[in-house]
Amino acid sequence: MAYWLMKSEPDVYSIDDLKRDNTELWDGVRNYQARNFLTSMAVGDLAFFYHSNTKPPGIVGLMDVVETQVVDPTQFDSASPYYDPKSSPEQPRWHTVTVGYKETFAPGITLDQMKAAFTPEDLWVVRRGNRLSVMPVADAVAARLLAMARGQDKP
DNA sequence: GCCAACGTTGGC
DNA sequence: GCCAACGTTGGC
Repeated sequence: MAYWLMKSEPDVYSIDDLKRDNTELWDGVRNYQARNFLTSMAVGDLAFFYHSNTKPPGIVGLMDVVETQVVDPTQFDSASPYYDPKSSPEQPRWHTVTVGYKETFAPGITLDQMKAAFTPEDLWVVRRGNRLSVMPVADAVAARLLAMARGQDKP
């Protein structure tokens, strides 16, 4: 079982939206490195939900991978911002996963806290200029993140 | 196949 | 709103 970190802008899709929907197709990833991480996910993997482009940015919850190798339907939709004219249903370029809601961290783990606790080598999201929206998280790092979240859970 | 221009991401 | 980082595109 592997751990991941997946970014979303809360104005577009937030942890509260996922809690409401219970499961969600993670569509719109159009970066090959991120896609390759998506296609290497397995059912049962856990992923930290990261809110980007918000104040403060950070990890806000946990989800699990419930379905893998899903063809992202937005690549065929010419009305979608994620439309890819070079893709076809016969040869789709973009596969993704369906995620399920697990829990919300209240409060979350802010980017500042992560910068204080981890090196850029340990946790890619603290790398300067990092733009990757899906990335792996090592088991030991995931365990520390979960401990940080659990510790903050208590009033 | 190089690389400048351009567009996007995302923290601040 | 600014701008650094960096991936992609397209001319050559």
